[in-house]
Amino acid sequence: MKSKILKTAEEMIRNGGYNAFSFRDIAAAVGIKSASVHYHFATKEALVCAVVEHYSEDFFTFLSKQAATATDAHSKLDAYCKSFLLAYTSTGKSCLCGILSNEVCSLPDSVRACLNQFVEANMDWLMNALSELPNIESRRTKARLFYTALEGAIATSVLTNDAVWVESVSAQLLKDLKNG
Amino acid sequence: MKSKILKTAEEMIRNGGYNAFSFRDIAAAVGIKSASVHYHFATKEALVCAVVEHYSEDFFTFLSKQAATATDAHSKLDAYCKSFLLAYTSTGKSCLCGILSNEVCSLPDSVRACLNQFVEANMDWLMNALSELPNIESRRTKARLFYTALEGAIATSVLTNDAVWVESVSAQLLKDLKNG
DNA sequence: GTCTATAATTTGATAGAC
DNA sequence: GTCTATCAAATTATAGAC
Repeated sequence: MKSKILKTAEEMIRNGGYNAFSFRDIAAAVGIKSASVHYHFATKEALVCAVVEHYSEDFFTFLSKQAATATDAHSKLDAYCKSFLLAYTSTGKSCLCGILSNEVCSLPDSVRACLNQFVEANMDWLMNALSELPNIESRRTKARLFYTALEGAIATSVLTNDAVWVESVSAQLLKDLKNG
Repeated sequence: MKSKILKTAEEMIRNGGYNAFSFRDIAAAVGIKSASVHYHFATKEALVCAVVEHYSEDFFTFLSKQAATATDAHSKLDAYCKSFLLAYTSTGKSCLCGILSNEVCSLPDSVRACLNQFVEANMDWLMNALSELPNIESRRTKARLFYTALEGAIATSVLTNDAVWVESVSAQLLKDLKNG
């Protein structure tokens, strides 16, 4: 039941953010009462932190599989782009952490901390994928571009209901990687 | 008073999105009662549409000034990047339309339409700035990358409380423009 | 244009039975 | 673990006086 709640909460947050769902919504969706949801997660803050952590784990597990056979930077980053594309196409929804990042000024500090960890984990993964580049500052800058562009692209794909944003941005990022 | 309400609503939405403010919040901030806010804007939906339209006008007015003396693509796009940077540094907040785009699945259709117009207006501006590039598909793809990357960057700058995301992404985008 | 008053609903959270 | 029942507060919105 706990994981069923997490899954449902993730879906609902990805539909409209922190304030777009209630404990009663979750309860109805999983077939229990809201008081029972509170048994599993004492507060909304705690629930959302757990959702972010769970989402992050899933994301990097999937990413590892996608990049399992990749040996060079280009194919690793191609796998990174494909992870964002599939995150969109499989649900029609945006990135959980992208959505919550945009609301951060009105979120509890604990959620902010979880989101920062997701960003750092993305940067670590990207920096590692780019390790064949000699200059560390150039690596960092390219990593930042990949992360922010794909976050922006998945949000715009949801808005316009068109995968072309993620697809097109991915293609351009990989092309610029070769040239630069 | 109407414009005072618009300004306050913009500020509050940029702090946490559609569901992170109430008519009472607005009323208290501008010094009237919530019923009086309803006199100016019948519904929350109408208020938010007006805020998006007002924000869009301001954004492009500012952008025009920034790019007034720019003659080539590179300097025009430099002005575009600087507009995002200033949108962040002057407020510490993200882009209004980036925030709302992320919540779009739970927003009224009329707001979605306003947001789509903002994206289209950005694409039009960028396509025009890139008009010296021969290939139209390549122009479109580059335009998409600039818009999405800066939207993602400003959100991440807010999350981490660090302008480096917008600055660094801007620099890389302009660098890749020269190379590709 | 702004007010008071209020309707109708929803929210996060708790107490206590089973 | 799940339930019923409930609380205190907040929400969008409206009616009608001034």
